[in-house]
Amino acid sequence: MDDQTRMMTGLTGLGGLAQADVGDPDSVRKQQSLGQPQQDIGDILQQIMAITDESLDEAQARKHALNCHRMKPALFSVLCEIKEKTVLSIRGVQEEDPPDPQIMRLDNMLLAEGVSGPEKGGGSAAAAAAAAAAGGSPTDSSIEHSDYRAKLAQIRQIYHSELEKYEQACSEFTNHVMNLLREQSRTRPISPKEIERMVAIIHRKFSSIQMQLKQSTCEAVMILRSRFLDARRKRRNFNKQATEVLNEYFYSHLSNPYPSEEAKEELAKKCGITVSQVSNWFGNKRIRYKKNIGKFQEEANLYAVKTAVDAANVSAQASQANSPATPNSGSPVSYSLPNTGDAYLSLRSLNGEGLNIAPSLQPQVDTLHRATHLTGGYEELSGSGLYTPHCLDANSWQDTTNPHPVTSPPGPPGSVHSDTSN
DNA sequence: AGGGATGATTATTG
DNA sequence: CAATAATCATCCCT
Repeated sequence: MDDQTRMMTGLTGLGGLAQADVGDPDSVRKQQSLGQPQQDIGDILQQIMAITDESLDEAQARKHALNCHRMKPALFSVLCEIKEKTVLSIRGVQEEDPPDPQIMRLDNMLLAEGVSGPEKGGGSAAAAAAAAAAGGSPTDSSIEHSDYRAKLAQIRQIYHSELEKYEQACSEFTNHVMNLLREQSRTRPISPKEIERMVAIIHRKFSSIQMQLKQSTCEAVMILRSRFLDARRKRRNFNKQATEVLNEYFYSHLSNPYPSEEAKEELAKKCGITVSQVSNWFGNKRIRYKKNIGKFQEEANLYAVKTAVDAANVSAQASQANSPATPNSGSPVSYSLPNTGDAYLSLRSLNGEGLNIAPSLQPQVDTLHRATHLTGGYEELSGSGLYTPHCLDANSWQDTTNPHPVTSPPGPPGSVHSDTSN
């Protein structure tokens, strides 16, 4: 307020400033209602303010007129003086905000995904890393990879062209504003610092637009990733031979279908899948078998017959070779269990029975039992709720409290141990 | 097209 | 950390 009155009084010497080039009919009216000197100053300021409302040509003409006015330097110096004070007070308000953590996160992600990084290597490296993270084997997905990379490159291209557009627009706009300010600095005092601040404001605005771009790019990449790199989405069934091998192992180890790490590795090798896929398979198989044993009986019988024959052959060969510890020498279906991992589990499962079987013979035992059940009146009782040895097997895997409420009869669960009782 | 089969993931548990 | 149970997403047969 002080400044304003000081300005007004300071400018009282500028009387007659207005009348030179203002043919405004308003000025006549105002002249009557206001004091003379104040009216003149008010008028000239009003003219300056009104420039924005005028057409371009009018405004240019007016600006030129004002610039050439004889009292202009005086007005300018007063404005400078006022500015000096206000700028000082404003300076503290504007503080440099630290780099936005949000935008840093987005930047990091885009870099990691290969969208904003160096051209080629980044993209494929990110894709490979993503595939590795997804747990898939890196060799089997080259087709998906190329597809993924193509889409990623598309996103990348859009991102870069948009970014460039924004940058160009930003610099254009900045230039424009700077020119404007420079132009205006002839009429009013504008310090370089002010220009700087204005530029910073513009950049902030544009960087917020950029952040939106980055955000949506990140979202697009995430969608792309989930679309292409979620293993569930490109699930392939295992081939028949692999399923066969796995099922044979499963049903011949039905009393304890938990392959050791070594066994898993061997199965994986034999099936051309990864160890974790073997683990998945056994996990799924166990749970699904246990959930609906009836449904799997046919399959169980099938594999029982199949492996029983093999087992018999193997046993015969083994006894022929006088070496029971190596039963799998000539068998087309071999479950070589070279060390004690599975043996321990097998024995553990047999502990209650006091049966003492050579660990490596456990598969054959299981299989033969299966075959025995098959021939010994294994009716088609799918879902009939009849008591089967499979149930017991399932129950004995883990002491679950309520394994399968639908098919399980109310009878005592531990009363029959047919898997080892004959 | 629809539904069961199936491989993979996620949450939970011991 | 491995196993289970539930669930998802896709395959594949009818």
